[in-house]
Amino acid sequence: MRVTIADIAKRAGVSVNTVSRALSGKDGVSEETRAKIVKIARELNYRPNLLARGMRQDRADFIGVLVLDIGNTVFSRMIRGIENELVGESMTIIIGNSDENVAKERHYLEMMIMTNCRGVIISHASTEALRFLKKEGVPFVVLDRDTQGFPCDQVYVDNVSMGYQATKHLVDLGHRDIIFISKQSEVDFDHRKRAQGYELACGEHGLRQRTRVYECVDAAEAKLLIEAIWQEEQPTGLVIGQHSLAEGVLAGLTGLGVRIPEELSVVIIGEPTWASFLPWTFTTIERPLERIGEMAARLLLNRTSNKLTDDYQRCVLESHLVVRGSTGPPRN
Amino acid sequence: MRVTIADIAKRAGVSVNTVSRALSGKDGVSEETRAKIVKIARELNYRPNLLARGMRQDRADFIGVLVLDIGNTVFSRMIRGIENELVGESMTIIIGNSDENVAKERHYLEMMIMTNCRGVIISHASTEALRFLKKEGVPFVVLDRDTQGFPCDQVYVDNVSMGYQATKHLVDLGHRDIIFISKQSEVDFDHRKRAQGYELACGEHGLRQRTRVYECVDAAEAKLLIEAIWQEEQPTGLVIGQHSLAEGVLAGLTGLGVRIPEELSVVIIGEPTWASFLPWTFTTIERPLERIGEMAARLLLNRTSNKLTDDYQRCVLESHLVVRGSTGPPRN
DNA sequence: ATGAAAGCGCTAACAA
DNA sequence: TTGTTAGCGCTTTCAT
Repeated sequence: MRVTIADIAKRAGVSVNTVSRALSGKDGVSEETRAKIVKIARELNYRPNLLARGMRQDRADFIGVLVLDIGNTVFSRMIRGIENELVGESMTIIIGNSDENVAKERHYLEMMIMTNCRGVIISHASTEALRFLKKEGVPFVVLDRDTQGFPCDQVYVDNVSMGYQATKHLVDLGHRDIIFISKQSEVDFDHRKRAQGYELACGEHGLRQRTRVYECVDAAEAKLLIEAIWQEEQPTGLVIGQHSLAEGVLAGLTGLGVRIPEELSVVIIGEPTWASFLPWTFTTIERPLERIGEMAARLLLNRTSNKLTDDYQRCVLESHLVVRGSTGPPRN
Repeated sequence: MRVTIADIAKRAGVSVNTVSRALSGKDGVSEETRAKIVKIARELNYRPNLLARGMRQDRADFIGVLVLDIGNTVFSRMIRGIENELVGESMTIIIGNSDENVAKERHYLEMMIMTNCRGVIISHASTEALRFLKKEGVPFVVLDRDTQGFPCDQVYVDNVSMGYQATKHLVDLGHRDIIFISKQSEVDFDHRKRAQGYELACGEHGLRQRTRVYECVDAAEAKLLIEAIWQEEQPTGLVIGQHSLAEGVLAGLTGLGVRIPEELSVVIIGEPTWASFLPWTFTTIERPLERIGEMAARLLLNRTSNKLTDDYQRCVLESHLVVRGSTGPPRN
């Protein structure tokens, strides 16, 4: 059997109460008894039972983290940030993976509630999840997503700015004919915002009539799309709104024999790991992923400690332009 | 306050015991009372308190997962596999990130023990961690690592085979002058094994005197290394033992203007996400990462349910060769 | 400064 | 089949 405070109490000749107070750093214990107790605890290799403590206090030092796809670098880097912030607080992270599946998402939320966790950091698959958390009174922070009016704590990156920065970079290089390839999605407004940023930059530079946003659902469709587009028109600049689409677009461009950046400058919004070092490197707009995770953890800790109610915290981080080899002046 | 079985008992006019039995599917409850209780539980939106249950049963449905770097795709994909296997078992995953830091590793192990978790799946930073787990009597499975004689459950990929397959592929293409760039590490025997596989393949084909293994610690050093090597000699084939080194090696080769695969065929051992679709694609030897995670979870469940003691389970998975554009016949 | 005792929600042993 | 009761390990009143 594991060592309990009762064992320590017996050995020290004091009550369990005293042991509890001594070990949890409360006062009301003389320094000498505390020292004695701490010493014995160490000797016996005592480890507190987090379940017992959590039950008694009606809340455990657990934080739930629920993401759309744990296998995706974007999320795992954010989780890294969360972990980095929480490790010092002795919080235990409970992980959930929704796979963008509403039923799985709900399953994990139930689990997290059942463990009496302090709060949840979530990249939600459905707004229903957020409503549920609010209804259940679980503190939560939304990760990397502007909830579009749903009032809650949230950390995200300014998507309009991402689209804007990408486009502005091309404009500054002299491009006047720039298209945007966007991911189609009903639930996710982020892509729309990136496209808005693109339109904004175009508008500011008198390119309104040369503004085209194309939509597709995945990389495979993106490949067909760029092939079709190139048939019709040959812009000098291209902004890809989502790095997961990039692979299809690039495959298409390669097939067409389009040279980058000589014939076409390309900016990718997102963080493809391969962008940085390949012979053919890409200019990107990147999010500070670890930072997003850290901030989300911080906001959650704020909320759980301060018991705030309606004054939601919103943290908007900036993306940054990383210029590499896929952009240059327009052809001729 | 949350709904407890006492609330349900009162409402149903039965004892807490009956409620407990009814809800946990034990027999000794008539079907009609069970139905009534289940109905009430649902109405009241009852959720069992996992902490209370865990404490009473002296073990909770938690599984600890401790990896070297949660932000790394390799680990997050394995975690994805673990999650996939455990979600059906209603296990809760507690995540830990050691950053290859022994102190952090120990910290998380302590945490996991304190939550009475069922067992741990670990990619360890130190053998000390394994000794600790064994000493504490915590069931565990080592993830993606041959523990080199340390007796425990483990899932890993045959590293010798990885090196062998990579080299054999080049030999089959006609290469007779192949070098190997390896990652230097005292704790990790995997790299050494990959190099052994390389040597084995060379030996089998009479290339023993043309066998050279170069070592470096990271990508930056790898870049310098390949530059120095190319100064001295120009092999026709190159095996990169670790995909994280590839970025440096490729940067170096690009700088030197070496054409791939015309002048040099390259095989990368590992799973760089960018390998598959870029204009310049790479032949790789890949591990079934999700599968590794799934198997590890499965082994752990086996162990925790069967209470085996010394007959350790070892699961060796096969890597596979993915031929892409970076390999071809040797020059001239 | 310290101790006694209650109780968090649940399960399991024992009774009825 | 169902109820009573003890107790998991801890924290927290309330006494002393």
